[in-house]
Amino acid sequence: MTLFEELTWRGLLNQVTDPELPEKMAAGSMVFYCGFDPTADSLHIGSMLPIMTIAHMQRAGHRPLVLVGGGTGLIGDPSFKKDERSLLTKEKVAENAEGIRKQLAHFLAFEGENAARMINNVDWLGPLPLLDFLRDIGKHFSVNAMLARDSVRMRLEDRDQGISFTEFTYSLLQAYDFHHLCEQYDCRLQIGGSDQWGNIVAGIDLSRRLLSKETYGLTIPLVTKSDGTKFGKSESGNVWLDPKRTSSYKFYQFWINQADADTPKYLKYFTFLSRDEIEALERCVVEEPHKREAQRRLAEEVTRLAHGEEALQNAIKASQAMFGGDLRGLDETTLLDVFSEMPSSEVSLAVLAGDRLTVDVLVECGVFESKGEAKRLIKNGGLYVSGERVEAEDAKLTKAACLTEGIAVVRKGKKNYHLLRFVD
RNA sequence: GGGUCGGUUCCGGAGCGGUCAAACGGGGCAGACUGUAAAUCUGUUGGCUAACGCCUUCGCAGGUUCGAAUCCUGCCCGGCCCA
Repeated sequence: MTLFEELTWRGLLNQVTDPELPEKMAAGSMVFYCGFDPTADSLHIGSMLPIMTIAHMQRAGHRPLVLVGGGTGLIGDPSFKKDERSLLTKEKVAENAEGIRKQLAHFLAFEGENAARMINNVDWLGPLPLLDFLRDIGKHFSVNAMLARDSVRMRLEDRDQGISFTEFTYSLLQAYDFHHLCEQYDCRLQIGGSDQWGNIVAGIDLSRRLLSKETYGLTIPLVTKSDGTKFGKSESGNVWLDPKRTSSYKFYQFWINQADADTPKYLKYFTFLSRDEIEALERCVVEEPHKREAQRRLAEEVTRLAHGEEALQNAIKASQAMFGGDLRGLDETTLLDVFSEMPSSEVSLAVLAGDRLTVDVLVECGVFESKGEAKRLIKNGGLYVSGERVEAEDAKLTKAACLTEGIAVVRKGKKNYHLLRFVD
């Protein structure tokens, strides 16, 4: 399978600026680039699609330049955004760029024949003199054309928000990046999300004008969900790649919970499994959906890729303990291990004397916001302490609540756990 | 600057002197059913209380009234129209 057959089959192609790109890329190794915004010190799973695309290209023999937008990050990309971006400090952007650099190393080869290379556009945008920029670069852009773009029109039409000159300039900076990389590294291709089309095309135009070089662009589709809700959010918010922000357990759970209708698509997007393997898993979804083999495999592959084998094994172990079976069978070491990623609180041993309401104690240690909330959950039958459903709103907390000497596990609803450790 | 309409609980959006913690829809949470899925159905969705009830909420500040989200005054913010 050629690179483009592969990308097409996986659904990673949205738009290409030139139908001849596949031929050009088949002819030999090409340098290409993709940018990431340093808006946080971690990427979230939305960025995984570009990352996977880069990886496929690298495997096909092309050389990735991974650009961290340390310079453009100071400005903020207005494309299809509703609000004016709030500006980050230079220090924050530098810090975030470093975090992202580390994460990408999980997915891409930074050594070897077509090693990926990290670059930061603050290195060339930073020293750029304003007057030179306006004369040499700005002259090539038509404001009329820029105003016509869909990606900025939204902001122009919204009188509430409007768009500042700063953000309006963003597109020129990204175009300048492409031109710069083309000049410095002979970079011929830029890839990005479908929202980047306008910025990419601007860079292609600029490279042609200033360098008379032919360059290309390729965009990747937006990840959609079958029920129409936004991809990449879980109950607890964004799903990040950094295990410090989204634990391996939660990460694994996010993937294993995907709907049947979406899972085959995600296997293609987010794993390197072969076509045969994915098609076999696709059949599993149809023929024996209750086994959830495809979801399981998806969760395994992606967790291993993003967090590593050890983290994956822990996530699996924790998941089995929580959804598989009997918490009572576990010893204290295993319990603490399995629940290491769950929120936990320390409580005085004295509360187990039997004269305190379960509800009160749980509010005190932050499991619930208010007593009303806790009671509501009990009424609905959704509160469990160490595997036992709490039946009465006025239930008291006793030693029986403990799984082992000093540990109790509180479960809110189906999937939310909280560990209580009793200490003197 | 003038006119006019509006700012309500997470969001949208009713209410227009007491019966309003505030209709309805969405979202959230939970339960049932399942497969840790989807769809569906049910419950719940300001705080405290075992409960009667009490407290805080309807842009902000005052006022009228036994009583205001609802009326009046001023201020702030937004839509539309005119200059």
